[in-house]
Amino acid sequence: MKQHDLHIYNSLTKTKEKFTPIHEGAVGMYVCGPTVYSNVHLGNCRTFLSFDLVFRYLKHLGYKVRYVRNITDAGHLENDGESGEDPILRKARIEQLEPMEVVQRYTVDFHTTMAKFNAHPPSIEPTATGHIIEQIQIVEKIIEEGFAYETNGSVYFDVLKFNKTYEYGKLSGRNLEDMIANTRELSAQTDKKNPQDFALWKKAEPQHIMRWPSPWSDGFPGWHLECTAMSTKYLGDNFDIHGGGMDLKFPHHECEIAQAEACNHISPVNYWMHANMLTLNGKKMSKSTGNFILPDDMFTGENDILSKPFSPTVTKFFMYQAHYRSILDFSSEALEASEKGFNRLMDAYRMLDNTETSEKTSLDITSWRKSCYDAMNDDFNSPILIAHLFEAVKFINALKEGKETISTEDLKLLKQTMHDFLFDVLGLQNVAGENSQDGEKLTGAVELLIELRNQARANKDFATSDKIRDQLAEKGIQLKDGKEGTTFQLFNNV
RNA sequence: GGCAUCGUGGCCGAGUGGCUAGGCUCAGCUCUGCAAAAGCUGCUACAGCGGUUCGAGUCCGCUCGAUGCCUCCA
Repeated sequence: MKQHDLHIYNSLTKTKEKFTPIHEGAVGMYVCGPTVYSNVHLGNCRTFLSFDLVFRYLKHLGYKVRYVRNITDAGHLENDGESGEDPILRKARIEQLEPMEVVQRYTVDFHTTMAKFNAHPPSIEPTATGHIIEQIQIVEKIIEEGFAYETNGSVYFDVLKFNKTYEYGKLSGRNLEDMIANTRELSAQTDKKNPQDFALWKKAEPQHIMRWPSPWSDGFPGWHLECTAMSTKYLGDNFDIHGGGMDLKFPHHECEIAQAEACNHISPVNYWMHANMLTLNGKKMSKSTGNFILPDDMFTGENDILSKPFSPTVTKFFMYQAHYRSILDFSSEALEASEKGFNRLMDAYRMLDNTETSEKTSLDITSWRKSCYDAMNDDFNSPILIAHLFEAVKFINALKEGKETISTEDLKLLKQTMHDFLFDVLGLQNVAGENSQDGEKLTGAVELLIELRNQARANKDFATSDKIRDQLAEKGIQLKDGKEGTTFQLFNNV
C-alpha cells in the first residue's frame, strides 16, 4: 500500500472526505451500468471512463478493489405508473428480435467500445435477469419490515411510511413535503397509495414478454431493485463506494438507499460519487432526444459534428482534462486542442529514452512527483494531474536543448512516474503502433524515402525533395525535420 | 413551480481568501533551401450589483443567464 491521503467528494454529505475503506487495504465499489437497448453513446462512456479512472487509481495505490458494474438487461417502463413501454421490448418489437437478442447485441457493443477506450473490465458484471431470485427476496424482506404493500399483483415501496423512521431524499436534497406539494400528475395513479411510492415488483401485462413468476404475480422487478440486490450480494450490506451518472441521483439512487435501509437498517454506501454530464450543443447527450454522438462515428469521422476523426485515447484524454464532477461540453475545437496537447505529451515521453544524463538534476523530481499524487488524491483531479505532466514536458524539452540537467537516478524516477500516470492511472495508449509487422515494413519504406529526399536536398534538387515530402503528406505521412535528422508521423485516422 | 449545480482571458478548462494553473489559438523569435514539425517568449480573466474582510474569482445576499433532476436516461 502506497502512502496516500486520498479525499473523495461524497455526494451524500456534499463535502470532500478522507477516504477510509471499511476493510483496510480493500475497496468495494459499485457503479450503475448501462441499459442495453441501444448503442452506448459518448455521454454514457464518460461516466464509465470517470469510474475507470477511480478504479485504476485505487489499484495503483495498492488497494485490492472489487469493482461491480451491472448490466441492466430487464428494461424498466418509461414511467412508474400504469402506462409506458419497456425500451428493450420496444426495440425487440421494432427489430423483430427476441428481447435477449437485443440485450446480447448491445452488451457486446458496450464491451467492445469500452475495450477501445482501454477501460478495465469490472471484477464482476452481474445482470438484472440473472438476479431475479435475489430481487424477489428483497421485496419479501421489505414487505416483512412493513415498508411495502401489494396492490393487484404489483408491489410498491411505501415512501411516506419509510420517511417516518428514515429520511427519504437525503441524497438529492429533497424533502417529501415539498415533493407532495409539487406533485404534477398527468394520469390517475390507481395502484399506488401515493405518487411518491415506487414499484418493487410489477405485474406483467399479457403482451409483456420478459416475465418471471413471483409470490405476487407473473411480472418483473422494479427498476431500482436490481442495484440493491446485486450491490449488497457482492459487496455486503454496507460498502465503500457507489458511483453513477448525475442523472441517476434522483430517483434511482435515492430509492436504492431507501430499499437497502428498509431491509438492512443501515445506510448502504459510505461514499456516493456522481459523474457529471457530457453535453453537446450545451445540452445533455441523451438517447431519447437524439442529441448524442456514438463512439464509432467519432473514431471513423462519419458524423456531422466533428471536422475530423478522433481516436479513443484522444477522446479519453479530452474527457480527463475536465474534472469528473464538472459538466463538459463536447466540440470539434475542444477535441482538436486536446489532440495537439496529447501528441506533445506523448512525444516528450518517447524522448525520455534518449535523454542524456548529468551529475545533477535541475528540477526537484521527487516534489514534482508528489504534486502529481496530490492532484489525484484531491478527489481524482485529473486536469491538475495533466497540468503537472505538461510541466514535465516543458522540462524534458529543455533537457533536449541542454538548458536543464538530470541525473541517471532522477531520469529513471521521472520516466517511471510518467509511465505510471500516463498508462496505468489515466490508461492512455501510445498510438504509434511500431510493433506490428506492417508497421516495420512501413517504417523501412518511409526511411528509404527520407534517405532519397535528403540526398536530393544535399544536391539542391528541391523539386524532387519537395515532391517526396508533399506526396507522402497526401498519403497521411508527415515528415518532421529535426536537428538530429528526419522522423515521420502518421496522421491519425486519415 | 420545486430541488440542485454552475457562470473564469479568443476557445476549452483547473483553482483550499493573499503568490503565474494547464492545454489550444494568436503574435514574435529560434531552427530550416522554402515550408511543416519542434522549441522558446509574450497575451492576467474571473456574469452584474451590494456586503463581510487588512485583503475575494474563492465567503454572504440580491439580480441576470445557463444546465441537470422532478418520466426512461451515464
